[in-house]
Amino acid sequence: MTLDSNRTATMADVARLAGVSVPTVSRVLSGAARVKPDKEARVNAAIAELGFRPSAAARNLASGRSDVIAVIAGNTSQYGYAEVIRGVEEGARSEGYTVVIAVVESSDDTRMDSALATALGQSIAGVVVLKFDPPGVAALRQIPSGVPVVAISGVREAGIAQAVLDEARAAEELTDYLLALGHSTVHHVRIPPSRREDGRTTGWRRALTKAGAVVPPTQDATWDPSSGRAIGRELAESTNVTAVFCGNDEIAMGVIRGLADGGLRVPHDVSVVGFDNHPLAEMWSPSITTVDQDFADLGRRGFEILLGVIRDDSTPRYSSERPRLIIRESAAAPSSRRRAG
Amino acid sequence: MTLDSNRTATMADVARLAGVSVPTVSRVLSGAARVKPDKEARVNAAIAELGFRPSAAARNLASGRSDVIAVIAGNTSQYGYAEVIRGVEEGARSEGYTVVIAVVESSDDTRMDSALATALGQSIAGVVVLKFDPPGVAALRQIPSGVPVVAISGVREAGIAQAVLDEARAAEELTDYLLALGHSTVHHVRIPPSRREDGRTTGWRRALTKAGAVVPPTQDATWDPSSGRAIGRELAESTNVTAVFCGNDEIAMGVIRGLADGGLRVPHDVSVVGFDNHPLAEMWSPSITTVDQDFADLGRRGFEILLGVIRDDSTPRYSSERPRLIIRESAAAPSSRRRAG
DNA sequence: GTGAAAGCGCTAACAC
DNA sequence: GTGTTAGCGCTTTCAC
Repeated sequence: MTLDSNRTATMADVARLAGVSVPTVSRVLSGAARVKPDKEARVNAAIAELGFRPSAAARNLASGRSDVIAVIAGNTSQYGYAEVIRGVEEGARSEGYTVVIAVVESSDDTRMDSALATALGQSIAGVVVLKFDPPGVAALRQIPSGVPVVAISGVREAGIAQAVLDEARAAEELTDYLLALGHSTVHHVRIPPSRREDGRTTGWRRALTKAGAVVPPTQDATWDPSSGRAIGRELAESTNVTAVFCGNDEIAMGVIRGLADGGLRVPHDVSVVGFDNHPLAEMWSPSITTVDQDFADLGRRGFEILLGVIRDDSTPRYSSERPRLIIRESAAAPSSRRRAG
Repeated sequence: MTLDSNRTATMADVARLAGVSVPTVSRVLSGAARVKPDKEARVNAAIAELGFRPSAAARNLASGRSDVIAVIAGNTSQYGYAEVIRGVEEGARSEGYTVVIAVVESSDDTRMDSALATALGQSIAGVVVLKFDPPGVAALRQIPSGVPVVAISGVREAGIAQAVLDEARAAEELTDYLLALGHSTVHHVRIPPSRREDGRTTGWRRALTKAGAVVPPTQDATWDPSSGRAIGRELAESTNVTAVFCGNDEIAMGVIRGLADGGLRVPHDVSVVGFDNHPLAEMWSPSITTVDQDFADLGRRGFEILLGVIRDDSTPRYSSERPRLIIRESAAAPSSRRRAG
């Protein structure tokens, strides 16, 4: 027996039906103060009968608080991004927060991306920025001060709360491994962004420099694995390539396919390694040597940190995890074939 | 020269600085009514100076409208889901809407999922439900009536606005193709959900029945490709399997790997086909015969339809697209080896 | 065109 | 414990 069944019930309707005042209903809902059991029961009954759901807008406006957090990302469907977002969402959900996603495209520091602006208008409790690419970096700069924010990325940076995966360290280890196998140097296929150097590239360069190996020019792939295939074909032409470190596993798969197109076998003729430990990396033939990145956990840690910032408690504002090397079949000692080529 | 730099500027601050009334500022922002050019300029200047951003909460409360749409999904990081979400987000963004994501886990029809409840509390303009699995189906049933909603799925259903990809039709075509190659029947590895029959399974069964072929029992995989690998190993044991239709490409990759573990080559010994045209399907060796599903476009169409429902205009409330067959290397005519097995 | 006044649905003091 | 009184920051009549 709802009243005006077209309108959704308000707290005043509930109060009337339960024979109490509006604040009492609010108290029952929030648990902020104790309410006599019988009233509480009547209120709950009224809520159920009317199908009442509180208006988040009104709540935010009155309290100044919000249970929405925004995730700002330059990308949502790539494996790593999707997993990070999933981790943030899981953390948020378990604490009763809702997640809004804003996909930013512009790398322009001076003009705020419209998606960002819209999302930021939503009375938000805090922001998680996926700072893996230029749009993410630009977005981070544009978050108004005063808004709780945490950055998630692969490289540490001062002055901001963040959860990171130490990609440089892992990339260095991976390159070291290839060098230890006997390769005289390692080629590198980068994933976007191409603007600044990412942790993966930095670690690769560091390992080569440390070993006194030549640092070959890098190649840039897009997110599309077929760009890796094209690069693989090119790589197959040059006779001095014996080991290739790809910015992620999907590109590695493309590169391996491109190498195969050029008649080269992995790891017999060329070793290829990836990054991320994509679920398919193990299914590939040959299975791909890579580095395991727990992206979902990264997202979860990012949310925890954000929660600390929001609550202003003493939770640490920084969390770093080192990805671990996963040795599989796609890398081996160099064969003589290539050196003879 | 902001006032209280700790507080974010309100419309009243802007009005004061510009020497106009609050409603005038509102008019400038919304364009709802014409404002004298000089006042408009002063208002815009004040907005810029104060860095004013309107409060969405207050706007919603006062107007009853909202520029947030909710996407309800049982999953966010699987390729297909992630792409659909990306499509919805793109459509939403281009129309100035923000997207909130609610991940539902429960398949219980009687109790509303808490994530759903939180998201629905957000004064939402409409809801897009990804109805590909039991949690999605359950969520759809729990959306309060009166809320604009569109379902996105692989199977048509009456009485609701929806965007679909005709998966049954495509699966039938794919199975027909395998049969035409000379296979006496086709085995099927299903993706979740296992509860009800999905379009892919329906189409497969239809094709077999139509051809008078035996309908072998199905096997159930999880979203993890390694579950496909385990099934592939089992399949390698039985000598009467010559063709396998997998619920998606990732499972197909796992199955191919499992078959290889069992010493069987694809397509020489067994033909394997997938579904979705995952970006890696083409990179795989052998490249995978599959069906192309334009998920991002599906998401975009879903949003368009939702927009029509929200605006209550005459946009069609249903949109269907048929995925198209992509013939590659992983399926071929059966060899004598297996039949002799 | 523009301002004054009212009110969206809630929470936050404050009395009692 | 519980009700009363004020707003939160906007949009919306409605006069002028």
